[in-house]
Amino acid sequence: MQRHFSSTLRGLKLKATPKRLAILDLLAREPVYLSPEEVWHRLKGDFCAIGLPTVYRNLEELAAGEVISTVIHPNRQLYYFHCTNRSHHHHFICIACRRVEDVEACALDGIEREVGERIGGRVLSHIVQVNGLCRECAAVGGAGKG
Amino acid sequence: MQRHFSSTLRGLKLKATPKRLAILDLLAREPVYLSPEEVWHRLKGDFCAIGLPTVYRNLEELAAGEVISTVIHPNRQLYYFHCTNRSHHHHFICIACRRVEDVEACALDGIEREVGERIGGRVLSHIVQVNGLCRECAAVGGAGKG
DNA sequence: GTTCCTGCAAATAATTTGCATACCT
DNA sequence: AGGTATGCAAATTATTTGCAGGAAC
Repeated sequence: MQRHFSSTLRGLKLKATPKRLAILDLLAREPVYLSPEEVWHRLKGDFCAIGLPTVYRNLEELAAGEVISTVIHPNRQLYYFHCTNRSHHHHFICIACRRVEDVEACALDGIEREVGERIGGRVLSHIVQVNGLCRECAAVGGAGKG
Repeated sequence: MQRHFSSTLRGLKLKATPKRLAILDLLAREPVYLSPEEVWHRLKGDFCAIGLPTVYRNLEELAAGEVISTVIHPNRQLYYFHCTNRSHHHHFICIACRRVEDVEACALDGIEREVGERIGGRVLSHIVQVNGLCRECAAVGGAGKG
């Protein structure tokens, strides 16, 4: 596991530090998504100490490298989790137990049906947001910050 | 316009105060999504003064009443805009010019094609997140806070 | 007349940053 | 050795809250 993570980190040019591996390991073992502060709390108990800024920095880097995934919760807090599915897919998140389930279907029309049939849960809401550049901006070629 | 908004507000049991109507009017006239602080700045110039908390409160209420829509920007700030399309659809947001375009198609597979053909822009990323209750939690019937 | 709305100022809460030290490779 | 990573403390920034006075219905 650690070896596997180490090679993944090497690919991202990130050093395999104990803290970083601990964060990855925690997320890989947790079946639910966690907030930065929660990750921090768990690790503080595990071994020595880890700073909250370190947790923030690492989570952001790992998410940027697509080693871990993010959840934009309706409460607007950002959560992180580890997902092993490397193929294109989407996620169903439970706002009660925080578990994440892969939604293989890409057709939104089918999402509610799939959730009902395969996952057995209930859809309360979904976010579908396509980010990009409109015709004019794509033509100019920029991606100026919002 | 004002009359139209007034009836809408009545339906939501919200009083048609000048500030509230001004916020609605601003969003209806603006072709782009705005942050709470931006709404505040614009209105401060328009007439007398308006408090930032008032803007936050009103935007939240209006969004809850589905009179206005929200954008979850990649920068994690929340933006608001007015959308007249009452049928089920999704949004394409431009992170450069902030314009919002309706995406009628629900099939995600078709979104990139549609954006290319109809809107002419470029998709940089999209968020697809289904929120709800998993099988177990739906069974219990709760929706405990995350 | 009541109930809801607003402003102000202050409180929260979540992130982020600077910088000296310690650690991977 | 050399470049990162980390911790701490403090700074930022967005957002929320309490409460008294004012306005809409």
